[in-house]
Amino acid sequence: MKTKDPLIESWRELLSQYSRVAHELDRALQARHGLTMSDYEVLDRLVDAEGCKSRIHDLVVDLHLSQSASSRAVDRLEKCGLVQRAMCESDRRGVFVIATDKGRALHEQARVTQLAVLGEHLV
Amino acid sequence: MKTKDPLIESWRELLSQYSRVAHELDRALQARHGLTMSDYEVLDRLVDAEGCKSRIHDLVVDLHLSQSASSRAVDRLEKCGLVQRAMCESDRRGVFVIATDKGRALHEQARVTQLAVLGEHLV
DNA sequence: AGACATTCAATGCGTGCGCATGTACGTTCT
DNA sequence: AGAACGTACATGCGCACGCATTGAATGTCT
Repeated sequence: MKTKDPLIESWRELLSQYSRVAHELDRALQARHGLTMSDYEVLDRLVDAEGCKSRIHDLVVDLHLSQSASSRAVDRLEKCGLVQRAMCESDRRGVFVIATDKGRALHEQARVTQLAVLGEHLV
Repeated sequence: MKTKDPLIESWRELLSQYSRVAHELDRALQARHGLTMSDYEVLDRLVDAEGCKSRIHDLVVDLHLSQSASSRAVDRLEKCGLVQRAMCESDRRGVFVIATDKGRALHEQARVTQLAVLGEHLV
C-alpha cells in the first residue's frame, strides 16, 4: 500500500481503534449483562448525575446518539426495570429518567466489565 | 463530574472523536455521492488494490465489517454499477470484486469529500 | 478414494440507528 | 391575550449492521 495523506492515516487509525474496542465492549456487555453499549452509557450518565436522574435532552447532548436513539435506549432500560421515567415539574415537555436500585446495581457490575474490556483492548 | 479512571477518559475521548467525524463523513458522502462510509471504504480498498480488484474475504479483513456486511456493501455497489463481481479461478469459493470505470470515477470525487470532511473535523 | 473438517460467500432474521414527523408544551413578540 | 415560533419527547419508516445458517468448494487424514 502506498503512503497516504496523514489525515487519512489518522482517520484509519481512529476508525480501527474504535471499531475494535467498541465491538469487544458491545459483545461483552451484551453477553454478561444484556446491555447495549448505548444502554450502558445511559446508565453511566444517570449514576453520575445528581440524584441518579437526568433529562433525556441532557442525555442526548452527552451521548453521541440522536434524540430518537436516546429515547429508545431509555425504553429498553425501562422495560428491564433499570430506569424509570418521571414527570418533570418545571418543564412539562421534559422527562426525567431515574436509575432504579436494580439499575444502579447492574451498572456497578457492568462497570467492571467495561474496565476489563478497556484495559485489555484500549492501547 | 468527578474525575474518572484515565482508561474511561480516553475511551470517551475516542468515542467522541469517532462519533463526530463518522457522523459528518457519513452524511457528506451520502448527500454528495449516495455512498455509505462503508461503501466508500470498499471502493477505496479496491482502487488501492492491484488491478482494482480484491476478494471479498480480503475486504473483510481490511474493513471493520462482518462478512455479511461486506457482502452487502458489495451488493449495493454492484447495484449502482460501481463494481462487478467476478469468478475467482484459483479458488472457486472466492469472489473477486472489481471497481468499474464508473466506480473509480466516483471514488475520485468522493475522496475529495472525504479529505474535506477530515480536514475540517479531525483534530 | 472416501469421510470429515474448514473456508468463502450469500441470505434470513432480529436489532439499533438516524431522519422525518407528530404532539404537547414553552417562549417571544405585538 | 393571541399568533408565531421554538423546544422536548415519542414514533413510523427505511437502512446497515452482526449473528447464525446454508451451500458450495477446498483441504486433510487415513
